[in-house]
Formats: sequence, C-alpha cells, structure tokens
Amino acid sequence: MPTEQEAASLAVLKRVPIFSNLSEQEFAFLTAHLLQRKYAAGELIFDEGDPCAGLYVVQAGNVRIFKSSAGGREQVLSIDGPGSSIAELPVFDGGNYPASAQAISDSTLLFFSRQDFQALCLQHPQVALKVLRVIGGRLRRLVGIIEELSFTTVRHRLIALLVRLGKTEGTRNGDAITLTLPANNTELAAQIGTVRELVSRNLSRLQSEGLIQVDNRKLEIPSLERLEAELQASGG
Amino acid sequence: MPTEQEAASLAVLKRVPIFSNLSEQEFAFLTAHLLQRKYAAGELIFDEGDPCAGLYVVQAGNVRIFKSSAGGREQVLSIDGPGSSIAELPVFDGGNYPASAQAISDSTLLFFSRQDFQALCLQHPQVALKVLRVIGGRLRRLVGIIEELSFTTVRHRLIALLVRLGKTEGTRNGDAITLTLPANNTELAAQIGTVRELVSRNLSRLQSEGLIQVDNRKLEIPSLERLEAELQASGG
DNA sequence: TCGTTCCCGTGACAGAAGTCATAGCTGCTG
DNA sequence: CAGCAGCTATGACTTCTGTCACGGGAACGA
Repeated sequence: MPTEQEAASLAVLKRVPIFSNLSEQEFAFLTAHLLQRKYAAGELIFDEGDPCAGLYVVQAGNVRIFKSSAGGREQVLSIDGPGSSIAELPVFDGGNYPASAQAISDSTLLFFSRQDFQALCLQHPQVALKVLRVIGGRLRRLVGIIEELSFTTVRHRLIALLVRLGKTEGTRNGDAITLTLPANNTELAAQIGTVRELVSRNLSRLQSEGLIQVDNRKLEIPSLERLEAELQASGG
Repeated sequence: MPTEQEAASLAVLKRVPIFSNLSEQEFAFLTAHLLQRKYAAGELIFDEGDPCAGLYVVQAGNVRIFKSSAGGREQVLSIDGPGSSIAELPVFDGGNYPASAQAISDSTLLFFSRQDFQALCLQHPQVALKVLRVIGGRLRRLVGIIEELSFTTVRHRLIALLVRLGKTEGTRNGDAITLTLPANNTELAAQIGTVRELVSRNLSRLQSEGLIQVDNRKLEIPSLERLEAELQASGG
C-alpha cells in the first residue's frame, strides 16, 4: 500500500510530459527509484559546473535556472513549476550542469539518478522521444532569449515581459488587466538581462507614458493592445 | 553495387556522431532513404518559421544557422561543417524551424524526412540517446552565447572569437599565430551579436594596443596569452 | 520605539553601442 | 581604362546601458 507521500509523487509524475503514457508498471519502477528532496526558498539545488548527478521533476514550488557572472549579475534562463522536469539534458551528454538551479519558493523535487533514467530510456524509446520533444521547447526558449538580447533594447524586453505576465497571470478588469509583479526589480532584471536600476527607470517611463500604472508592486495595464504595439516601436 | 555517390554519402554517414555504431544493415536503411541536395554558396537551406520537413547532415561545405532581425541584422547561432547534423531538434517537437540555415560555401547535404528518422529512432533507442548527447552540446553553446551577450561587451566577444580562431585555424610562427580571417566584418559581427562598424573599430583598437596585427584580412596574434589575458580585463 | 535590513526610485555620470555619412581601396568586367 | 560593386575605415553624433551614490519607505525584531 502506497504511503501518502508516494501517492502524491505519483500524481505529479503522471502530469510530467516526458512520462506521459507510461504503464502502471513503469510508474511503479519510477516511484521505486525516485528520491524526494525538499528545498527552502532561495536554496541552491545545483550549481553551474557541478557534475550532473541526475534529473529532477518539480513536485511543488518553483525553480529558477540561471547563469551568474563574475560581477554578481544573473541571467535567468527558465522558470519551472510543478510537473516540469529540469536538467534533462546534461543527464545524457555526460557533462556538468551548464547553469545553476535555485528554489524560488519552498519546493519539493523528485530526483532520479542518471543511471535509472538512462535505463528507462533504453527500455522505453518513447520516453527518449518525449524528452527530445520537451528539450525542443527549451531550445526554442533559449533561441528566443538570444534573439531578444541580440536585437532589442531593455525597454523592449521589459514590455515583452509585462505582456507575457499580463496574458498568463493577469486578471481582466473591464478593458484593463491587473496583476501583482511576481518578483522584485533585481529579479525582473535578471530575467531580461539587465540591472535593477534600468527596470525601475523603464517602469517609471512606461507609467509616465500612460502605458502602465504601478503602485506598490500592483501593476495595471490599461490596454494590452497599446502596450503590445510598443514592441514594434522599440525595435523588434 | 553502390554508385560512387552512394559510397561518398556512406563515408560521411559513418562519421556522423548520431549514427556512430550502427550496423551495416542500418546504414543501408539510411542510404536507401536519404536524399542528396546541393546548395550554392549563399543559398538558403531553410528559413526560420518553415515547417520542419526533416533533418540534414552536412556532407561537404559549411552551413551557418542564424536568426535575423526586422532591421536586417543577423545573429549566428552555429556554424556546422562535414559530419554535423543540423535541425535534429525540430524534427521531434513538431514545431517549425526556429532559425534559418544557409550554405556558406558550395555545399552538399544529406536529407532525411521526419518520418524516416523517427522510425529509425524508435527501432534503435541508441540513436535517440546519441541525438540527445549531440543536442546537449548544442544547448551548451546556446547558453554560452546568452552568457556572452548578457554579461560581456563587444570587445570581449571579439577577443574571444579571435582567440578561438587562433586556436583552431591559426598556424604557429615562432611565438606568434597567423591566420586569415574567415569572413568579412559583417559576418564576424553577426557571429558576436553586433554590427560591422564596431568590429572594424575594435579591430583597429586592438591593433593600436599591439595585441593584434591586421593587414588585408591577414591576422597576426603576437601573443595568444596576452590576448587571452584581456578577456579578464574587459569584464568576464 | 529605535535600529537594521531590504528594496525602491532617481540624479549624475562615464562608457558602450549603434547609426549615418563619407572617403578610399580592391577587384572585376565590359 | 572607366565604371561599378563590395568591403573597409573612420569621424560625428545620439541613444542606451550600466555604475555609483544617495534618500526614503516598509517590514521586522530587539
């Protein structure tokens, strides 16, 4: 009889894209081989350059994947929530983790060792194909980041971020969209590849232009269309 | 009896990492299903946004993968020579090509349709794992580009490029290293995410600092060590 | 209530990046 | 040889980016 903890893990595993359509037996194999690990908010899960021990699946909480510079700046590559797998890739190419991972909030992760996971892939070619599909999305996101960094300004990237947030986290309020900024300016800066001060300044400027309204981390976007139109204007 | 063309294709296939260790039978399957295509220098192989038809292997020549901006600038993501596979990824995730591919020199490519390649992966899980390994390297390169764009200056990226070229293409000449710049300034700019003029200016400046000597596309690096030391200085 | 800590907003500034215009070089072709 | 196309080099200029320094507000704990 499964413990409560095992039942919770299983429920998450069934939501993970790379494990979809496995049989009950195969899930049993997974639950038997996984390790549940808990991390406090802010805690490092692995560090860039560490040898790759295995693959993680987020059960609860949120995780950020990021690079850090010598000067102390950070660049976020991806933020993953429940059901996402992370570090699928270095598991296969034998190299070290190319970036660091850190719990944003208190988080629970499921860990599979490289050996177990590779064995699963060899027995179930479908899993490998699913992994490839997931990694496809990841690669597209990275290419998108490169495109933004290479071609656009901080203003453009900030607007793009706000539009994305508006679409995913915002609540409609007549014509307007309201949301709470999900992080402080330093973190927003890390997500768009700049520094705290420029986020602050650009938010002020957008507000003075009437494109947004900010008050104590509450953001209002009077017209998503008008904000999105600015993307063209600021060199996309 | 294989034609001369088939023999040449086969020789290349055996060098391709994702096909290493296949049996003769499996190579026969591949050669039976591939299409050989030729491209003139500068010709487009596929365009960003095109639906993904299949995977390519470079038999001869060189291919650049790049993103282009509305303003006409380009950012090179990767340059691949004989034996490299390209577009392994979109084959799997069903999406469109995330970037464009173009022949640098007159090139010969081998093409596999998505169907044929996926069939091969299902029958031979090892191939899927090899693909994952190759993609691992690709992803690392992309993360490296993001890191450079996000944290470093044009000067830094140019020096890094020269150092790389010096190590791979240079010929030793006593203490110094000599090489011919492999492309014009516009292309070098696309590789480091900037514009023609800044490449020109920075090359001039490096020359005036005695770190390099350029004359009509011939580059001399008196001391690779000294050049590399500049990487620290210009904010790594 | 008073520090301490964290975060935000801003002004001032320096340096980097990008645009535009111009002049000169090279090599090819008719 | 003249003319053209493509590339390089460079000056002048604008805008963007990042750094430093400072003041002030909110939250928390002693």
